[in-house]
Amino acid sequence: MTYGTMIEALGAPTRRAIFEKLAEGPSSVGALASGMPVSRPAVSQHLKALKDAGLVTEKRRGTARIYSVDPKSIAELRDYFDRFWDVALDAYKRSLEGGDA
Amino acid sequence: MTYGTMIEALGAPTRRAIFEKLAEGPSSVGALASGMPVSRPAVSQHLKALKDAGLVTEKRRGTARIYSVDPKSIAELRDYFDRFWDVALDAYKRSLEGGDA
DNA sequence: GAAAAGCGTAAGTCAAGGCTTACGGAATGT
DNA sequence: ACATTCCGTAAGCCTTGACTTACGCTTTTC
Repeated sequence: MTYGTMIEALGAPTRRAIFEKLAEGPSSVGALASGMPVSRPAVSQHLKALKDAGLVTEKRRGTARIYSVDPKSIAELRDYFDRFWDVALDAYKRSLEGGDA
Repeated sequence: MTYGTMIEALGAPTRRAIFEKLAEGPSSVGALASGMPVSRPAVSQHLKALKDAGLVTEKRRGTARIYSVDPKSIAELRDYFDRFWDVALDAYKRSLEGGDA
């Protein structure tokens, strides 16, 4: 059920933007913030949320903190929508065949 | 870029719950609401949001309105995370190979 | 050890939005 | 024509949360 937390985390546009930037490669907080219309603390708070949701990981290098997306989390989301696709498509077919009136 | 609207719509837990119920088969508003801890108007408002996001479709039968998930929308979300998976995994590999220090 | 770099956190503000109750409107039944 | 069913919308409340500024901590550098 952890995909729920992930989707909620990605529901906020700014946070999803940060996540998509991170997908292109690991980055420090300052580097991320410099390319965004919000302050660095805001980015820091979003990164905490993404980390709590299991979407990103953090490692330290000097005084900097390098964030990276966790590939496993993306796989989990992908699998979720894969299963969803199966269920919905099955229900869709049944509804066309007149499973209900 | 329409997947953004979809993810934002699914970011709200109650709305995602409605969407997941609908995935099991088409349903009327009242039937959906009777199985949920929120009022019928609340469900109605969420359905409007889901419809605006292109996640569900509506058809009328008598006085009732039957909502169904749109399979195409799920495919779009699935494809989004598929692409995401490719990009992120590639970046992940590069980061391991020492593309940066 | 003092300064600088790079962040996280606390506190406070403010708009967004999720929920409720009340109401009105279209479609069916009698 | 009237009542009923089933639903969308309006208005309002109130919490959530995204954002800012201010501050303090840790790590490196000189």
